[in-house]
Amino acid sequence: MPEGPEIRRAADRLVAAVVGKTLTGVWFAFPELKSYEATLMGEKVERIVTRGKALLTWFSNDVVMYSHNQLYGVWRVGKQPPDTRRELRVRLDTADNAVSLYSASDITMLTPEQLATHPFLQRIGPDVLDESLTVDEVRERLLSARFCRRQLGTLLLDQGFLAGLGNYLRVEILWASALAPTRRAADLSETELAMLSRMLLEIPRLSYQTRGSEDDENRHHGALFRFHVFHLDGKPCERCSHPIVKSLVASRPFYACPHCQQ
DNA sequence: CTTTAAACCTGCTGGC
DNA sequence: TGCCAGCAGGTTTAAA
Repeated sequence: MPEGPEIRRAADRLVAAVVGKTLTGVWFAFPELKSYEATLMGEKVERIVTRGKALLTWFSNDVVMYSHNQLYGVWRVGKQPPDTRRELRVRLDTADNAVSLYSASDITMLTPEQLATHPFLQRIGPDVLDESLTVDEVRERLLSARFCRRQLGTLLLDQGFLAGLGNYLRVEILWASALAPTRRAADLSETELAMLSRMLLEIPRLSYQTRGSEDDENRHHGALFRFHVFHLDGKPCERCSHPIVKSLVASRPFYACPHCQQ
């Protein structure tokens, strides 16, 4: 159940566990990846990075593993026995540790050339967790001809606009910005535009830093990051106390305060 | 060009 | 208890 912040935190755990180490065991579930078990055995894990919700693992022989967790993929760290409730898809062992990817269906091995022309990676916009991305750049992107006419509710799910946003982030960003999902960047006031641009970066970064969506304690008890509307239909809005309403926007669950998100 | 709908994917929940 | 439909924090494709 991953959006950009969850994937980035998974990558952080993988880096600490296996980067710089030599592979002593390699296992893939998909038949088309089986040959890479021999290819990668004895190689080093060079680096692991995220691009939006995609995770890239570089090996010392220039092979790159692309993995996307979609809704259900999950990374586990440690030499534990396999979780029998989920399907093991990838397992990488080092002398002292191991990482396992469960349930993910989108796993491919790439050459550096294939990486450069990857259909998904080539198309996605700037990563909201990229520290060099500024609020001003986001504001300009919102106002660009390509995006300024799109409804915000669908735009914020489009990885071509900004990579790493997902359903809980779009819901929380639009509530924090007090905007209805039918609004368009071209029609926003300067004040609304400034707030939205800021929240598009601030909320994902706060979630990344505070384990937002993975930690129920944080989420519901006043820690740095918690949901204000996501999964909170029927509860009073914190700004105006009108009830939060659940609906569908772009065929995905949406939560908002119809009173203060106009 | 923009939006919507359906399909694909896997695991979990709730209702009968 | 068991099974199935529907749902979910995602993406792609086709169609409207």
